[in-house]
Amino acid sequence: MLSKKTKYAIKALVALGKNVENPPMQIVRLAEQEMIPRKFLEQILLDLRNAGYLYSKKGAGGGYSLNKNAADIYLADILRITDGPIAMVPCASLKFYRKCDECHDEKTCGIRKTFIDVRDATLQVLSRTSVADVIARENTDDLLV
Amino acid sequence: MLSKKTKYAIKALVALGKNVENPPMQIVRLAEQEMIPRKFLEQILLDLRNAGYLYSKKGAGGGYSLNKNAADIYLADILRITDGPIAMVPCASLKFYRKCDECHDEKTCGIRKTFIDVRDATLQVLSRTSVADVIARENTDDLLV
DNA sequence: ACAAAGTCTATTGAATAAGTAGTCTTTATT
DNA sequence: AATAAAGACTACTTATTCAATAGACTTTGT
Repeated sequence: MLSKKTKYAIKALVALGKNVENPPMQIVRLAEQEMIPRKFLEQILLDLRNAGYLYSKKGAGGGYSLNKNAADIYLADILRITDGPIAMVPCASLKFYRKCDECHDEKTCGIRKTFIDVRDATLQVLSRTSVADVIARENTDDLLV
Repeated sequence: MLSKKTKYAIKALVALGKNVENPPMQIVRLAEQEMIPRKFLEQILLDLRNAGYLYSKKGAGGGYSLNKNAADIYLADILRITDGPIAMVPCASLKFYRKCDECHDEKTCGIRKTFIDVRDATLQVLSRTSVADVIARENTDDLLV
């Protein structure tokens, strides 16, 4: 499961992506609009800003805006900032590799191989889906579940 | 990330899958061999047994063995027993659906649609990979990372 | 000068995961 | 029948992580 932090991060990016024509958006407004606890959102935006995805301006008339084109912000990268590894086992992670404690021999581990496949399948989606894509899908009927 | 519980469950199933020609395996042996805390493993095996995947026998000479063919035990089903939902957001879950707290309108939610895609990609692997497949991959060179 | 923003770090509280303990039940063996 | 070797079941404890909160500081526009 995604942490709330990550979910909030995506929601914030989507909201800011829809706000590009307007002046920067204040944390308080964003928090209200997206139903996110204000101080928690504050930290999340900070992280995204420090990672280069957001631009912020202090003082009166300040606020947050995207620092990249929404089409260039991929969910995989956001998840990694807020949740860390995307793989389901540390030894299958591309960016946060760690040996599993109880692993006898990684080279022959069938579990690892399987979860590398899972990771690749997941990334196939997440590293190709941008904030712009998420926004674009909001008003289409492409999924009828 | 997979919980340790799930990882231990898979390891246990794999070990038991390799043990099918032999008499049932005792918890203690399995725990030692796979480096899993004994009492924790006990609970996990119980869950798998109650879900119909394992057969157990009490008393001297007792122990655990698979109750199905290793080729018919799919990882997706195991994950659901030990970790619950496979989807990354509750509203995208096939078997454990739950509405997201902060969701305005699920029908148009781009995040949901995206994570349904992720779920499908993940299941594409997990619901086709059996314990037998995991065992089979242990001694192949099909992945050179 | 002051108010309206964001910045940064620390702390608290709650939930969940991980592990432990102990008693009960079944079964094989002697 | 007694005993020992297993698993069954429930309750509890501890550790970790997540979520949220607090508060003092900095920048900037008017």
